[in-house]
Amino acid sequence: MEYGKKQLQIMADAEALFAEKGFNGTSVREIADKAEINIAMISYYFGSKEKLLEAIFDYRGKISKLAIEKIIKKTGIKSIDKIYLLIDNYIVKILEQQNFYKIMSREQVINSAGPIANLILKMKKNNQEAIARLIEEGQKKKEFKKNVDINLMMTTIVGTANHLITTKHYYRQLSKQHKMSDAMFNQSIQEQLSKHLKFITKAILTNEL
Amino acid sequence: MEYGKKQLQIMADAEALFAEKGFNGTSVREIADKAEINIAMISYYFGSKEKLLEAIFDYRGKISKLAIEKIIKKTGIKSIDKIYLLIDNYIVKILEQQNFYKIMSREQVINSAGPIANLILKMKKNNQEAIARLIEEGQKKKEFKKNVDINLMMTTIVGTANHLITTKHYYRQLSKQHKMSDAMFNQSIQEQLSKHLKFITKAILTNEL
DNA sequence: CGCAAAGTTAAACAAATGTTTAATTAACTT
DNA sequence: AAGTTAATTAAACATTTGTTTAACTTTGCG
Repeated sequence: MEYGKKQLQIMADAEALFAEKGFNGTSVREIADKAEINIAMISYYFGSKEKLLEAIFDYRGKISKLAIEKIIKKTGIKSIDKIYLLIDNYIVKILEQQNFYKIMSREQVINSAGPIANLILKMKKNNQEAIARLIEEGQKKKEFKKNVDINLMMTTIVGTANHLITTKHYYRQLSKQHKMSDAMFNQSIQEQLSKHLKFITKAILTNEL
Repeated sequence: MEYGKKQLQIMADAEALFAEKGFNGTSVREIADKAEINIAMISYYFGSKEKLLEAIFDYRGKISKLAIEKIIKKTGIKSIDKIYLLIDNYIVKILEQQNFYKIMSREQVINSAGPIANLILKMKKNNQEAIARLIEEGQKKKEFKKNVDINLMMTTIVGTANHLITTKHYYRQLSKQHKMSDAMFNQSIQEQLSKHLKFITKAILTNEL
């Protein structure tokens, strides 16, 4: 599916509202107000509120797949450095698209069936399989140790990053960084989180610190 | 506040529904149906749907505080082993109260202000301060290294555990454990997660693996 | 221009929402 | 047992919900 300028604007405004107040906590009238359109336009373009959410997932899902493949295919680079690139790629993505990741981390709790759950599962499967291949590659080169629980490792990477951005307001208060500007805080998070996740990942994959 | 038998039943049923369908996705009529009471009883006992959620948070919040204090105060035990006890305590708690933790991990994304956000922040602050003291104790005994980012460490512990239980259905499919019974799967998660988080925590706190 | 398709609008729709009312029943107290 | 408080009920309340309708304006094209 392709989206026109107006559709993308609606999707962006809806995304912001869904992130802030939840899918069920946001009414189509609020979306229409924010996007400065008539309520009927949402049904006209997307069919329904639910399908608008699906369109957002569809749109965001497509983007991420390419970046991962690109990194995996790189040659002349150590496996651990590929992992590092994937981590940094993920952190940048999650910081740039905080609203979408907030929605996803909320909706994946609720939707254990339905079209959105299927989209999420597909995304996860893709990522997982790519990383599994990468780790096997590292194991063959004896860079990584033999028994690695890929699922738990990814749960930690994704869980840490997700939890950080979904609870940013708590984190800021607890780490006494609430005087910082939002942009500076994001920058600071990016560096710290990158270092942190690379440290953990290295410990899990190799036997070094 | 104290809760009678009937109130507790309503809270338990509401908790299950909120976890499954979200706060805004659950109507008071559904709660009344599940708890086999009249709709008016919810307003009668709790004042409103919102205050029912607050009651759930209030009730669950009280329980957790005591257990932590108890572990912290233990003597004749290494600091790292106290951390291990706290981790196991947390894992057991999160597995026993999956519904509540699902609600919390969803609501803390939305509510950046409001009474529930304050309750969550208070819980987090308590835990954080207790663990900060524990880590300083370990640093004095030279068990732990000097520069430890407590915030990020806790983000990883909480984020990993949260992400695991909120996305259990995906995890089961991806790790090919969907043939297991639910009880067995929980048991299996508990052991794996405990080992995993202890490994990470040790790496962060000490310089050993 | 003329006309068909796409875009946009205000209004109306039924259904669902959280909360309250007023009446009735149950439980407890003296 | 009488009287008082607490518990429970069905019905009604006003809003809000997502979606649709039918009329209109704008746009693009031959």
